[in-house]
Amino acid sequence: MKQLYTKIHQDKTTKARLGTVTLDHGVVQTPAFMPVGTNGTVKGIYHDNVKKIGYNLILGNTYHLYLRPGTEVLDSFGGLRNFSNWDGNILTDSGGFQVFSLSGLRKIKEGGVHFQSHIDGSKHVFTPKKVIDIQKSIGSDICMVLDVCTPPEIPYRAAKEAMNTTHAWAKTAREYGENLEGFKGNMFGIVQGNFYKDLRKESAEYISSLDFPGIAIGGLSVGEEKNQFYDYLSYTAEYVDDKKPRYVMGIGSPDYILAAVENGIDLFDCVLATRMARNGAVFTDDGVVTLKKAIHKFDHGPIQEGCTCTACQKYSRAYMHHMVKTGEMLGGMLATEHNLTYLYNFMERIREAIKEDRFAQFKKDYLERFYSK
RNA sequence: GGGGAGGUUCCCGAGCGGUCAAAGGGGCCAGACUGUAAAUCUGUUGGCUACGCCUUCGAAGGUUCGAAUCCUUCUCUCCCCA
Repeated sequence: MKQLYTKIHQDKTTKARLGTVTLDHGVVQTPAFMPVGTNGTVKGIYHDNVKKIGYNLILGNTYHLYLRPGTEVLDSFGGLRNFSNWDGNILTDSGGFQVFSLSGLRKIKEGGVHFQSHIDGSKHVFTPKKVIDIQKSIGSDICMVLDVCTPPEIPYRAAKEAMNTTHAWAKTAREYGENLEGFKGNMFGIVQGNFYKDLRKESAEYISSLDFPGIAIGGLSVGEEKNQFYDYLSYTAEYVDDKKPRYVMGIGSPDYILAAVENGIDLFDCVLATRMARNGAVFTDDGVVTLKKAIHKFDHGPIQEGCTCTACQKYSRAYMHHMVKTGEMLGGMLATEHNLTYLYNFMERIREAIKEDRFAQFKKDYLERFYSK
């Protein structure tokens, strides 16, 4: 098995680390944020522009792409990269998150998850092996193992059962992928364990023992309190193999990203930036700005001074306000480009800070300003 | 000039004697959004010395225990005919 992760520099005062993840379609500088493109498109922005910003690893989703357009279409195009005209790397989530988000439409059985399609109600079974097959059709560079993502405040027994199922499926998928002909994806295992420390530790150790090319921490940022997130993030990260790329699934606000980086996490993805953008909210160094507010009506300035995105280069806050208020598509598109540009630059600043051993100070200064208003 | 329809809280628009500060939609304002069933969702939207009171349904009078709802006059808008 080839080593995906190369460490370039270890921050002196925190666990933050600078490195690269080498994949078939380009090298990813880490820590890195990955935009989410569930349906084969990062919503509201051209793939070309995602690439132009600097991203070369984005997400797709197994559950959604399996339902539409389906593996036959993907196979006929030779994978999602051709189909969607994206030449960078793709990581696909397994459908494990849909176990959580579509909990009313599925049943977990021993062999896999029985989903009722949210589109037409038709029934589909996702097994750990089938999910790998689908991701093979998608042509993912990083494939996630099918897991059982659970919400906070479930009983210990339920949490343990979900974890055990996740573990069994991880083992099955690992062995299956190892022998699957023509399978080039790098498979990542996912740590679960809900909000129980002994389970988290057990899960991190078990998943690490399966020797996946990379390891993800799942089941966080599912509605728990901030402090609980921080607590379980740092606790879990302790037990995850540090020779591999480490990925915390589903986080994307600057404070969560900083916390993840501080704990030695290399990758994270999130819909927050793109979704907030479509809802008219944008990231700035001074916090989140809600563009629909009337205070921007006459504001000739850019969203963020110095930002290189189209919105900041060519338009005023007043115009963005107008786009959002009138519900014009362009508003969401420009805001999406802004948020993704902002996060990309944010990650560059983080990497720079790690390189110069001043990550802790950077985090402190950044958050102080971000939450000052 | 003759005939008809109508003026409702920021806008459109329901209500046609009490359960109406008045449905619904829009707008406005506020909040949420974290491995995307989300370019979505939620809340608020007359005033106050607030579990009660005051003002409000074109205007002024009137009927009634009680009116946005009924009657009279006035006024304005729209449509048709001359």
